[in-house]
Amino acid sequence: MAPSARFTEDFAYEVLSVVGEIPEGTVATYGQIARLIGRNKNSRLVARVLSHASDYGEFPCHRVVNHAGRLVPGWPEQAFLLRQEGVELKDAMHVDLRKYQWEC
DNA sequence: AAGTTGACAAGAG
DNA sequence: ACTCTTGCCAACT
Repeated sequence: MAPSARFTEDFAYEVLSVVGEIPEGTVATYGQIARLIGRNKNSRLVARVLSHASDYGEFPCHRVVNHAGRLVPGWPEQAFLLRQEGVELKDAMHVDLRKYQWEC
């Protein structure tokens, strides 16, 4: 049980549920996830859930990037993980969304 | 209580 | 592609 339910367990559960559906070799954007769960204005909250995802369990949070395809600032390891799954990187900090963005 | 910060998005220049 | 501004919402100070 959460020490003090961050935003509402529902929101966190919805986000993590979607993240868990992202197939290997693909990535999703915060805005995309936010829309899938019906909260397209809450894209920032999606990011916050992922940053605390470890508190809820283990999820492929490395498959989530921002709208520009840029990887998480402050987490260089993410590029390595994506590369292992077959995601081609444009730079050390960007993925090729036009090829690897997850479609629902 | 109020202002700032942040793994963001979208529009404008 | 980049920076600046606006909107959004919870956590932090």
